[in-house]
Amino acid sequence: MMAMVATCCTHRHPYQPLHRITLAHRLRSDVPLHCSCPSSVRRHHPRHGLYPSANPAAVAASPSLRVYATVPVSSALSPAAAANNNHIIQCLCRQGNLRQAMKLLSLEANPTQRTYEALILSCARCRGNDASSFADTVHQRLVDDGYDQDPFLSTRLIEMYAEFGAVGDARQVFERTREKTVFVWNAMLRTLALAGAGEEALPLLREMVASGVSLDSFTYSFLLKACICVPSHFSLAFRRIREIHGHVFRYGFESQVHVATTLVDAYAKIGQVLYARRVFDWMPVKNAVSWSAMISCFTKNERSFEALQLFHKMMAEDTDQNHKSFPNSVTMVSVLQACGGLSALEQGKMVHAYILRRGLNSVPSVVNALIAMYMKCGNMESGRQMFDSISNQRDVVSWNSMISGYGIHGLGKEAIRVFQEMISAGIPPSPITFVSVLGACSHVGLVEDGKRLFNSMAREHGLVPSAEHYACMVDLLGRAGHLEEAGRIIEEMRIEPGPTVWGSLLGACRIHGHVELAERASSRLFQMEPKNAGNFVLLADIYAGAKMWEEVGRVKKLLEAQNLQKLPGCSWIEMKRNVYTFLSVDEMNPQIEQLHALILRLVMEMKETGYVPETNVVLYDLDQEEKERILLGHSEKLALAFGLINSGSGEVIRITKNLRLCEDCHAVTKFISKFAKREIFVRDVNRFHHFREGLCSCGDYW
DNA sequence: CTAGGGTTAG
Repeated sequence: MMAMVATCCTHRHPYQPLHRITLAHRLRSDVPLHCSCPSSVRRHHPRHGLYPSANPAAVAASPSLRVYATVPVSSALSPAAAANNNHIIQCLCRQGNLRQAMKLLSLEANPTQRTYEALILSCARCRGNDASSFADTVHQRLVDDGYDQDPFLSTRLIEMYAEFGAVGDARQVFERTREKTVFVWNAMLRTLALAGAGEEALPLLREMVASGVSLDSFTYSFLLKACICVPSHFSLAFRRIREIHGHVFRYGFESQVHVATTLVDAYAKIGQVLYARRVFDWMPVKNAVSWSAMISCFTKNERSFEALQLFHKMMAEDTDQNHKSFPNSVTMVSVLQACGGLSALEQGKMVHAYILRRGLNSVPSVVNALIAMYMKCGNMESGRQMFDSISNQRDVVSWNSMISGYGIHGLGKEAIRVFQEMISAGIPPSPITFVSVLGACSHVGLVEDGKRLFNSMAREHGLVPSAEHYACMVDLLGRAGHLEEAGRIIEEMRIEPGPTVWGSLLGACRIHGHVELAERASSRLFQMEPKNAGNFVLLADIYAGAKMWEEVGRVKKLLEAQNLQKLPGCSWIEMKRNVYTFLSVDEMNPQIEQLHALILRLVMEMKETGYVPETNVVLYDLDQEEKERILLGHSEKLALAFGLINSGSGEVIRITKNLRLCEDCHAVTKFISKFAKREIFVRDVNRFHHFREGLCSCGDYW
């Protein structure tokens, strides 16, 4: 017997009952819209109802809604058809034919609540310039017809204005609605969260409580969203989230999956990993979304290792009783990010295999994440292969991933070529495209190309350069030694140079040992980011390079006075499908003596060929021997020694580091690549270093 | 009638 599959009579795909379609589905143009077949078909064609899709003849013979919807407006106006006008307007709206629907509305005497709902939804979905004028017309007409006190339609209107980002209009509707149901309140809160007006959410909540409406789980979700949409004040957001968390707990909403997941995400977004973890661990019921939220919390907070650990735990839970915890495409995107973050190619390949097994390999976001993962793991061939395999469905993210991927490998010309190919393919570049391509130029000193691309932003692509783009230019020029020109760019900027811009300049000063300019840049940076230890360390680094030890001490006192800590150096290496972590000066490591011995032996050999340790990168005013000892403890050297000991002689070694690779480690790794005949990939925060036969792919320019 | 996680850069 053929399976009975209910299909939509208009579109002939399996339908979703109307009440299951969320607003998000309705508003997203890429999601096929399902017409409300069960209700409308039953109502208007009682004899037909649902039919099995297995019978094509029946499908073809059956009247479809499209027949109604394409009735020309003039004939729809005949008295016989007039009764159907409401239905026709609704159909036109569902088909996105708002213009026709509006025409009919002007002639229809009695639009119903359902008709207004359809019109509002259609306006919200419409992306054209007409949308807001249509919206105003609908709104006005609705008021004239006395529907403005209908809380259901008020909710819809508020949601529509939220979609336009028109908080004021939403607020007006909200204020004028006398009977404020919990839906009305929630819609208003959601609007504030969406518009980034989180500040107004708490006062609104107080009003809501005062009005006597009882809060529901949706209220808490929107409230939490509102708290994290004000990015500048993490500590304030933290206090607020904890306060809301307290309420959630007190009123027993913590056990609700949606609320708890939003809490996890809220803590994640402000960097409070421990709090997120605590909520997650206490969740009585977890599903794929909660797991994904926690995994992405780890990746987003530079704790990819824990993200992978959690993913493995998630798969272990993936049993018959727990089928709701199946990893899905969103999970995979975060997991792939984690693999990329650690340059864990073997892990990445395993995840890729899992993706194929689960049939998630055709989801665009997953493919894009795969491209980025392979590029970040140093496997450009596989990245390119993935990119080529979607030649018909590349979006701006796919292109950006390739461009930045080539960039971090130091293949600037290749990155520019891909960029041009993208333009020829008619894909409009995004601001991120330019950050990527300018970054690619910067890595290899393609100054002229970079300037040309920067100028083309506004001229050819209608994009206004942001502070990030200026920072790219300052980096490009500064690195290449054009410090004065970099400084001029900052002076001539039309927008306020943010910390990224000054940071780039400071970085350039470090490379070229420009103390005076560094002092200027850092004083601006200290004002803007008083708590960013990295800036202080960079300045101290520059002083150390100039052997100005008193100044080094002064900067370090500044750090200590504020109780700020230098971000500890940390390296990862993947060996036999395991990821190992090394910290700088890693006394706890069980193999530490063996590792030190190996490094020491290699360094001795190197000294015979003329190597001199780069002790200037050590920020302590110690004697030479002590400095050299500190250099030996750098995390990347430990990881490298571990890799040499624990792998076969021909194997490629891949290491990732959380900071910039230091000069000494760079020199040592070059030597080892030749001496031990090893190919060694090291990815630092900025880019790849591919060591082979005593040379590095960066050409010592990094 | 409403809700939760994700893709590129720095």
